[in-house]
Amino acid sequence: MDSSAELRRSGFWTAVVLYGLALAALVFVLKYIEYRYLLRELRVEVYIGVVAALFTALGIWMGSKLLTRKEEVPAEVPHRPNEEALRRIGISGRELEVLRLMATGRSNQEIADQLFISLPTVKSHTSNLFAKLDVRRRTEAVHKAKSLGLIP
Amino acid sequence: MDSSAELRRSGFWTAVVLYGLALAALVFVLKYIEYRYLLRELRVEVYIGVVAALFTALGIWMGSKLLTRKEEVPAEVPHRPNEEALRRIGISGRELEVLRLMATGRSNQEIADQLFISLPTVKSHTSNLFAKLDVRRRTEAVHKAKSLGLIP
DNA sequence: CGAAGATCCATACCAAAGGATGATGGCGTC
DNA sequence: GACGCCATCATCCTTTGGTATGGATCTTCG
Repeated sequence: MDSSAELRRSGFWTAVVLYGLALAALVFVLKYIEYRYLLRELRVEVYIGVVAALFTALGIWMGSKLLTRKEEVPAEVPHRPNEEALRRIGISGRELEVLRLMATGRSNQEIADQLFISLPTVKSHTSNLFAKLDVRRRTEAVHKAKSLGLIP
Repeated sequence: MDSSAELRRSGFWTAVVLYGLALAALVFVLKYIEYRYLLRELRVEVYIGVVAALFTALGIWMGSKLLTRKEEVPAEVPHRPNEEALRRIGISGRELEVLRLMATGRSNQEIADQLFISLPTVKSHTSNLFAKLDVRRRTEAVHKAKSLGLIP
């Protein structure tokens, strides 16, 4: 789909091919320098230094390309509601719906309208929610629910 | 304190020294091979290949060491409150304090106690806050403030 | 079937939040 | 000094939130 996904699949062999080309190009360049300046040969230390510097940079670049991709993937997950905590606390499906709407700043009346239930019912759900979360205010409930990973 | 903090401070020069030593060692080894096997000199392609492979690996290792450290540091930052949005909306310092406590689920009375001011003063701040954020409830204010990056 | 839990609704009461308005004092700027 | 902004506090009033209590289905599970 996007370029990052494609890089993750074909990135390795692309890197290998680029490496081969880079190596060939480097050999060509150095040989050309020898010929051009009529040098019998460059000192071996020069070769090592140049190649080491170039391929260290290339290694760092390639390493960052290949390693950081893998760590970014799990960050794209929309949200995993932390089922474990959800069941441990005993929050029901309807209560979670109310909790989510509460977290976006909806009033009890708005929640009632949106879920097609009455205001007393919403109050009932919120009260049960507060008891289960061991809080006394909706702002506190939202804060705690977020810290527990119950809601995004 | 820990080894990662120390690496962040002295890691660079340590790496430079190790690099120099590695380079010297490599030169020595290659020269020794030339002498030992009575070779006039090894082909330049061999030099390049060996050095490239070694220093690519070294580059990847060093890159991962140095780069991942740097990316973890900004994650430790407490929070950068998005000064731009803060000034654009015109939220004052005291209002931001109230907003932060509000986001953790504190009641107006608790905020008043914590900031050593009266309840009416807190209400005044919250009212001004709601007007500036264009909301009508504290839960809505917290939600909007979070989405704007005003609070963590 | 009977118990348990989820969902739904209602009434009544008290606490908290929110809106409106006004007032005081400090601080920096034009 | 007049003006604007911030911070502080107050009073009155309305709305919303939260607790308590109780009742009605419906499903699930032993």
